[in-house]
Amino acid sequence: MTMRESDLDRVKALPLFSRASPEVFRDVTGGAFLQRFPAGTTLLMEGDTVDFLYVLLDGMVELQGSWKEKETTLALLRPVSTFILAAVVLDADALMSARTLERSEILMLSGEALRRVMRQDADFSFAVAQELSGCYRGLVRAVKNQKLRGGAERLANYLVTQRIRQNSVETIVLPHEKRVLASLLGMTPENLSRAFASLAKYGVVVRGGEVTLSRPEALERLARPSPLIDNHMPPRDGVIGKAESERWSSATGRSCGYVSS
Amino acid sequence: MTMRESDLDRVKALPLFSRASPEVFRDVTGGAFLQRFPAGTTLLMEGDTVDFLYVLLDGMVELQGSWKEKETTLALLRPVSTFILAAVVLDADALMSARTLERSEILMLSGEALRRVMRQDADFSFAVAQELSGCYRGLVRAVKNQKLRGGAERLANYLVTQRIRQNSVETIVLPHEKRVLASLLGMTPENLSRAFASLAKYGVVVRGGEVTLSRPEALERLARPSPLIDNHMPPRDGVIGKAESERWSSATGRSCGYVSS
DNA sequence: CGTGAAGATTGATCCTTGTCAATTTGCGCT
DNA sequence: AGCGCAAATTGACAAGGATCAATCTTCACG
Repeated sequence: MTMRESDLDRVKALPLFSRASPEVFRDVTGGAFLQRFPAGTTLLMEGDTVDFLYVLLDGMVELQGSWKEKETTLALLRPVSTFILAAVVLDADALMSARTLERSEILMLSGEALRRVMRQDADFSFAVAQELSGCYRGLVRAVKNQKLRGGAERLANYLVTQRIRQNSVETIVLPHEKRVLASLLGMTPENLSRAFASLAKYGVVVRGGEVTLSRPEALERLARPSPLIDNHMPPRDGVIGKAESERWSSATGRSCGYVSS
Repeated sequence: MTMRESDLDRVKALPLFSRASPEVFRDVTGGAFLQRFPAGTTLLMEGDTVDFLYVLLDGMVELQGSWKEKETTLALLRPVSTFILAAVVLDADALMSARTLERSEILMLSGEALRRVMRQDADFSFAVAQELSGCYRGLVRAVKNQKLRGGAERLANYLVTQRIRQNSVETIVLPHEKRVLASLLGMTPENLSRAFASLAKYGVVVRGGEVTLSRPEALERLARPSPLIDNHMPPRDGVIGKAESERWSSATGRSCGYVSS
């Protein structure tokens, strides 16, 4: 419930708030509260009305959709990310469920306060619009990925993306269970296993949660990544400074609903 | 190039502008120009930088994405709709191509002017954010539709939605070629044919572009539509008055990127 | 250190979807 | 009316993905 100073700093560093005036920031975070949840907690069910904008400060959350006893993962979030912003802006009910995959720290901002400040402050409203635009584009990528590529191709591109985000190391670490990854990629766990096996001839070796990509060129030739589908975001804390990274950040950066962690 | 008064009225009626002050509206539409395009014109290729916000006033346009000689339809738009709003807000390049399916009238608004006004007018910025939120939610629905349902189920739900939008008549008319519908639903034309055939036992009879739905209850039992996936927007011109329809409109209404016309 | 439960893998089989080829239908045009 | 082209349909086949069952691995916990 009580909030560390450093937590507020990290929220302030979000693209959403980084350009906000101190007053705006105070008004939006005023009635906010921080909560800790164990792994596997459902924060929100699809169809629920949404009263808060959520900000993931630590841990990991999964956004999922369901229909007829089937479930699918729409996005996996890690800190620092906001989620269900669109529902908050429209004061509408949620289209996806949210649950923690690990023990998580989540900041909850009053949706009503957020909308009030938006109507008063054009810069803040603009920042929200930019954030939403980034989320929208993330989903456009997701739809293209799903409709245009087959399972093995989606996995190959996932691996290529992860490699870049993990500083192009040879052995990457899968940031979540394979079952979750399968759901994110739109396939069954069984098929994910087989897809991994089929990538063996491109130098992909799986041992537990570690995946070694010898021959990344070969993998990339198969994956054929496209900047119009895959968001090869540069590694986080390297502070890829200045305006350039700002552009990245506001266009595609740390934020709500993204496919591939 | 020259613009009728009635055209401006229709633009003004968009959720994006309906609450805008006369000055804001003048500033945004100031340098705008109206253009007529024949059917099959590519307005924008994915990857192009986007300088204008497009407003479809008449005709029909298709938004599509491509990868490796494959193409897929992401949305079909009819008047009055805006498109590529997200790219304009971020001043980024387009993630989808846009082409006319029929002879179309399109209004082009300066993206630079739009961003400038957004930074000055909180209400307008808020309206843009609402619009983007609606677009975002449309795409969430699209992803769920694609990942959770099989081909025949997607078609069944498409038909159920169309029936409602066409005032629940018994015989609906498909608003576009079947090949385009197939691409929108994420299948091949051949499979669309077979999917139609498989729905025969639920009272679906196809003759050309007309589809008769005897036994809509049976079809609906199969389709199992969900408000969290399918946007059963009420018929347009009935003027489903006042605040109620405003809610609909701002939450889900006439706007950019939507699955199913 | 074993032991149990959950996750991961593998194989066999079935269903769905894509592909290719051959017609057939529909429709604009002269 | 009839010609011609594009779209739609149909069938045969192949590929991709789902499902079920059995086995193996991993890892937390007693």
